[in-house]
Amino acid sequence: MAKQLTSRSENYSQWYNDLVVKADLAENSAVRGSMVIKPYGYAIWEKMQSVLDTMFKDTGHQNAYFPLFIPKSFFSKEASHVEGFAKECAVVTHYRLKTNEQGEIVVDENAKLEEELIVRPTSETIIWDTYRKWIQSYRDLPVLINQWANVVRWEMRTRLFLRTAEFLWQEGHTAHATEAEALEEAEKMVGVYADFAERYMGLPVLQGIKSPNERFAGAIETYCIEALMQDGKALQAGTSHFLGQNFAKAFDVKFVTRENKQEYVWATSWGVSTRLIGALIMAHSDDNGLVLPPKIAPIQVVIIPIFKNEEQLDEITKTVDVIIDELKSKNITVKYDNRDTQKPGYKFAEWELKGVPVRLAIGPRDLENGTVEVARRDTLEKETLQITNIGKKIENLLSQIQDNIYQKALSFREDNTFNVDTWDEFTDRIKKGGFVRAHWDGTSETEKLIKDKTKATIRVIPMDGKIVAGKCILTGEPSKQRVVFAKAY
RNA sequence: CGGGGUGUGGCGCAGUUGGUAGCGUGCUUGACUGGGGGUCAAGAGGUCGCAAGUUCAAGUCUUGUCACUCCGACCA
Repeated sequence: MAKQLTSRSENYSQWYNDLVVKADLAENSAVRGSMVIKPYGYAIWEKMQSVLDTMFKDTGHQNAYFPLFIPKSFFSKEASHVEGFAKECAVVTHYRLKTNEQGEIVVDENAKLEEELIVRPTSETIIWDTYRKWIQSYRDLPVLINQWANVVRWEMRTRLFLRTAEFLWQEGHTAHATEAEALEEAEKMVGVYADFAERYMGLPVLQGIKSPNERFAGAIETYCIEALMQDGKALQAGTSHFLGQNFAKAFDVKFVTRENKQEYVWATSWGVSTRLIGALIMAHSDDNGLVLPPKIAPIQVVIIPIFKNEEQLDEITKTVDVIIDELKSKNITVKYDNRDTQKPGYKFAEWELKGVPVRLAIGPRDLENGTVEVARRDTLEKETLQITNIGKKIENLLSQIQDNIYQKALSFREDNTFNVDTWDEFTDRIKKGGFVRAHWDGTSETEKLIKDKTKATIRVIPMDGKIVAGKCILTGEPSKQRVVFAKAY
């Protein structure tokens, strides 16, 4: 029919775009590269936000807010940071418009800013400029702050959720007295991200560090979580940076130690963005639409009444009200879709497309039998259950679904992770997609060369597991351990 | 920045050698229908991206211009 999605096998990226639009998550806006996040898509983001926000607060962080605009001069203070972001900055040069002789609205040239303002692509600079005022003594440390914000990176090619010119994210910025403490913080937060991805999003991730080529502009070490999408490409889902004293030195943020010595402050920053929604879609969804893990789904259960007239609907609603109360008492979010403007078949398809984990259908037949039809989105299986004790049954089902979604993604990743030891094997494997674990001599030149030849990059250098030495697949030079290569989004 | 493509009802598209704009879907109303995207009927909705030009006549031809989009280099 008209609402049919493009299938994944037919055209994966078309499938993704169709899905985002048809599931009512987002659409392109009048502004190039910037999307409108629609209510249903935004509800998913709010769900993620609320879980993450709690996790941040549980690890001792507080929220604050810093300006959207950053004076241009701030950027030039940290050399590698400017270099990394200079090519994608939106710049504000004027502060006023006027009407010209032709009656057109134009920029008022007399309203030129003394110093241009950069629309933040990330907030390290403005935040560290502020931290200078906040930090004098070791007693002021650590500073553990997070901000929920929008940022702008003027990307050349954009895709809904995966890469947009403006996106929503959170950025944590912390200041510490010692290197060890900052390192611990950076590692802790990538752990929080991994935990969130796996336990809530049902998304298995590899955890580790980035190679120097892939490191954040201005960081000493970048920790990341990396996920595998259904088309065999990797997606960076979150990063946490150990910034050393780079920003403290650039912005002159010093503190006095217990021993009354002046020292530079140690820093971290970490973030995840609305890109996570892209990850969620590409990891779990199918040709029928979105598949949402219950813990992230804005609506966990949808109830669809089957009725011919208003009397019948009223009868059904009496039973449904009881079910709703029972579900709500177990903190299950439920939607009763009693619209009489759409037919049941339409609703089934619509909620399936939107990935609601569990659907209950209840009609006259069920009223007679004291039953309800229960359909799960992940497997598309249906069964008819007695209404008795339905809350408990649904609660169990939701947790089964959460688990199943994760296990499915995990076995997909395992089936698509390969150890290779020769160059031929490597190039062949990379073409087919998946995570390819191979030895690398540790040099940027080799990594660059591999990227030029195959488009694959080092996604992550794993931190866990056994470290076994070997020989670089390209140069044959000694390698300390296998690293994970893939083509990435 | 380099190379392609597209601008026509809300959305997706067609429109022949120039002759006064049509299809699908969506929308509105009504009836029948209602356990997997219903059927029938009647309607509403378009300065054909913008600006010049050629012509008796331009969605169609010419020139200019703007926007979007796809493929590469860059990227969470």
